[in-house]
Amino acid sequence: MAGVRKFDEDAVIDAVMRVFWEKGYGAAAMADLADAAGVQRGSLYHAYGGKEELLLRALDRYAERPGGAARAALAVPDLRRAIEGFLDSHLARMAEPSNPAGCLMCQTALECGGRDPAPSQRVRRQFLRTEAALRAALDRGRETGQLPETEDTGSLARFFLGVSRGMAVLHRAYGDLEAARDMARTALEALDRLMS
Amino acid sequence: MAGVRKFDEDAVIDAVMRVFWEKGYGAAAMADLADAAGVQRGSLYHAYGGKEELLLRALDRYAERPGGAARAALAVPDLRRAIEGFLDSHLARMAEPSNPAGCLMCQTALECGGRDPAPSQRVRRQFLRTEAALRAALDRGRETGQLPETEDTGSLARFFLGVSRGMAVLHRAYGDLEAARDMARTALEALDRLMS
DNA sequence: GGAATGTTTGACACTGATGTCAAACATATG
DNA sequence: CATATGTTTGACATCAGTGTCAAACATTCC
Repeated sequence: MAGVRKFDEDAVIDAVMRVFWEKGYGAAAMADLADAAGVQRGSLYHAYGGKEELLLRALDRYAERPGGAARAALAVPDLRRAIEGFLDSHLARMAEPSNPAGCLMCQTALECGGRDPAPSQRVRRQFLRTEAALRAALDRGRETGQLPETEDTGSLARFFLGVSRGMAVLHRAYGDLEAARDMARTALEALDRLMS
Repeated sequence: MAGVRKFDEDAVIDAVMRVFWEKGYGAAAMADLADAAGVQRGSLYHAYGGKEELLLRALDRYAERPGGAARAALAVPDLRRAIEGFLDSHLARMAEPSNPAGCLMCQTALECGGRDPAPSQRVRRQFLRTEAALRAALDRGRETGQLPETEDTGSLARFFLGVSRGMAVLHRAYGDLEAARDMARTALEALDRLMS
């Protein structure tokens, strides 16, 4: 292999992800992405083909790096702690000052709506993955007697997924964490009442 | 007054609102707005000045017409019915096939993030207004003994606001109402446990 | 060292959107 | 009817963003 790529692909995708996260898909120009990545615009086209492919990679990356923490938290055996960790990981991401406000997945979900099929599908897949992780945790909790047999873990999983999404909206809309924190706390109290 | 406006301002703002709702602020071109409104592009500039002003009017309109139903539901004295009506009014809006998916306020909140101050502020104000209506209903419920004295109605109000926002995200992301319905149902069950 | 391979670079053409304007137009009022 | 007032219309200049390309370049392998 001669003519080897100069830039660090990981760093490029990371920078690109942050720009999409900050400005949104449409408002992020290729020039912005290239600037943030410290790379020539043409190089991005050459290496990735275009903006959509970059978004897809950014989404995958987002699902790994901030997203992985949320799924990891759900692996804890204690159900109450698992859900708390899940919500806290979202709060922690939002509290990190170097991160843009909100959530790349939510923003992409709303912006690309039904229009751009590929990003929409990627986001949907990711939501379903989180839903499944939540449900697995809830199922485990039900099996171990932490949750009554009668509870519908599918509904509950969607509920907590939705709560995390609502938190992201409130964070971006209000610019602070107050409301998101309140929301997480209230949702956890609801879980407590459900478990006891 | 001579040289009187030919078009129905109400119908224009309504059409414009739907385009913003469907495509988002950035992706909606003035040509799209003019087409949908059945008006010349120049007329829109002449009458409203530009795209941002049109968005602000669309947001105000949205706050009135789909938004009014939610606030009206909260006026019901029975707390459980009030919250149920609130969430149902969101579900009804999403179920209406002639409406775009999701929620214009949420989409604008995320897209305009911290960048465009005027639309952001308008959305924030509207969120606060809904929060206040929720809180008023909860306070009334607490005064009439439907809710324990110990409950923090401010947190609960933010919680239900966030739930309605999460529902909108799930609706737009999944393209159907299943998850949003589950979320509403679960949130109501949580309220039931809180009230009893 | 020299060829081969793939990357970087800057320039280019093109498209789509914005915002402005003067002229044409319609209507209410005197 | 004439005038004043404000609206509609289509054309225009301008700008920003996209995507492409050929030439220059760097590196590996023979």
